[in-house]
Amino acid sequence: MSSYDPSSFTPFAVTVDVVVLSAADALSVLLVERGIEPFMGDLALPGGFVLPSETLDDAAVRELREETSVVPADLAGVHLEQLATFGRPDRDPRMRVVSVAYLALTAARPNTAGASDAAAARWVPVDEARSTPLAFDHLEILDVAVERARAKLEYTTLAATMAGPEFTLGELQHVYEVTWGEQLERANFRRKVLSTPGFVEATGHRRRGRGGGAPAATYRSAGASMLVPPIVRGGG
Amino acid sequence: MSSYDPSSFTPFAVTVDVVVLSAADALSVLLVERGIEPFMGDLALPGGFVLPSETLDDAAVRELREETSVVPADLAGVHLEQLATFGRPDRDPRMRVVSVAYLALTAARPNTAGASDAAAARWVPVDEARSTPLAFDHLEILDVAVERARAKLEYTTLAATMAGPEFTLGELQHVYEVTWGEQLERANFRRKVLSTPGFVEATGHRRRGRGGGAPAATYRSAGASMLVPPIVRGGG
DNA sequence: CCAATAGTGTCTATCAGACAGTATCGA
DNA sequence: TCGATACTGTCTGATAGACACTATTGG
Repeated sequence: MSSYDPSSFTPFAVTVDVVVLSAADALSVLLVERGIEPFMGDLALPGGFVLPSETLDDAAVRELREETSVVPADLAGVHLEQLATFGRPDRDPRMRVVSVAYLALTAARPNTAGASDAAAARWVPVDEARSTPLAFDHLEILDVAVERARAKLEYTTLAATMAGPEFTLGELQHVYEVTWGEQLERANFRRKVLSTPGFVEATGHRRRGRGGGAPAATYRSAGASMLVPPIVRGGG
Repeated sequence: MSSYDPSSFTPFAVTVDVVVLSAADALSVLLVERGIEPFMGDLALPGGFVLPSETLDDAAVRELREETSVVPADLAGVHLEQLATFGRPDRDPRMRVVSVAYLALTAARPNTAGASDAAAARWVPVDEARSTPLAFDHLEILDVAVERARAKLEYTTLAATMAGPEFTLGELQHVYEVTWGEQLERANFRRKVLSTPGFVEATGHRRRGRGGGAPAATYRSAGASMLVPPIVRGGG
């Protein structure tokens, strides 16, 4: 039984990389431009080394704060969860690096260019990001993140998080449509959302939604985090 | 932008731990007894250090082979997937260890005591394992694994993997009931399974199932891996 | 015969998809 | 008035839950 034999310890570098997704006009990911080799000049996921005394979750939060002025420092309105771990021996040409990837979902926010010492993080539509060179295996990480996000919208209320603190049902539907790349029946979507206890609650306000038309009632997240039964893709 | 600055590299140990689950009379997990400190004598998940030149998946497969004579060497009929990564700074008292946990699902197999140099891995009912001291944070890993397995039975055909190469519908239902801890309606279960394309296909044979009664037709896995629509827990 | 499982059929409530129709806004 | 969105209502097909009933084995 060789397990946990201290003499066989092999040193690794451990990093966290965060895939921050939001749904504006298009599903978008927050990327930074690498300033050093390897992959200097390429776009990359925000991330960095885990410090000796912090948890993996703490490292993800810290990297988001340091590299991302788009996300608020207290992470209010941001969902963060561990995604998967990537550790191919050759994924970093310099050394053996294992990266714990995180998925963050947040409401769309404007790009804040040149924010202090934070890297110039900016939103890039996922379709565009997938056709540009990304550093390391970040394309693979992005793909896993997008699929996880798509799946999670089905059975959780995270779409409300991505729609912001106050949203119309049209905006909430838009989050689903942009994330799934698929149109939904408006009337059925309304019925489903409004009949699911704890998904949304009315604010009592009205406001213009997306484009011209009548003002729509606004809603906010209610307490629930899971959707039973789920809202299904592929529509049937 | 501090990310990926080689000078800030902090060495970690990286391990894999594998949660092997099977559904016999009870949902059970494969555990080994630790032979060294810390936690010597306690039960632990099979696992060990990732070697310098292997992938994380390869490490998980290797540890299963080395430590587990219960699982066949070629992993035929075994489903293996990455589960989550655990990295609390104090999870190993000796050093900073990040563990990539894997989930394996397989058909129930008899314990093979004292198998060569392999550790004495043995099946322990999950309920029992959760009330015994497990090494490190392996109880937390086990809980995450069980919840993942329960969820996966809903929307994948992995129950067929856990039922073995040839099974009756009663045995397949038993896999669900033991994993979920919940009774299912037999007639509805049959209808659902048989009407899902690609889930199971008849072998043409008959055999006694669980306990006395008429011989039942046996089935094997068909091609599908996803169940749409899923078989839902909570029943109703 | 009895216990236990295998297998079939049916009724019904629920619900998602489809779609029609009205209401309300800005231009 | 027109375009666009907001909102309501209805029909229907699919399906899951509940349950009754018969069939086949071992003891």
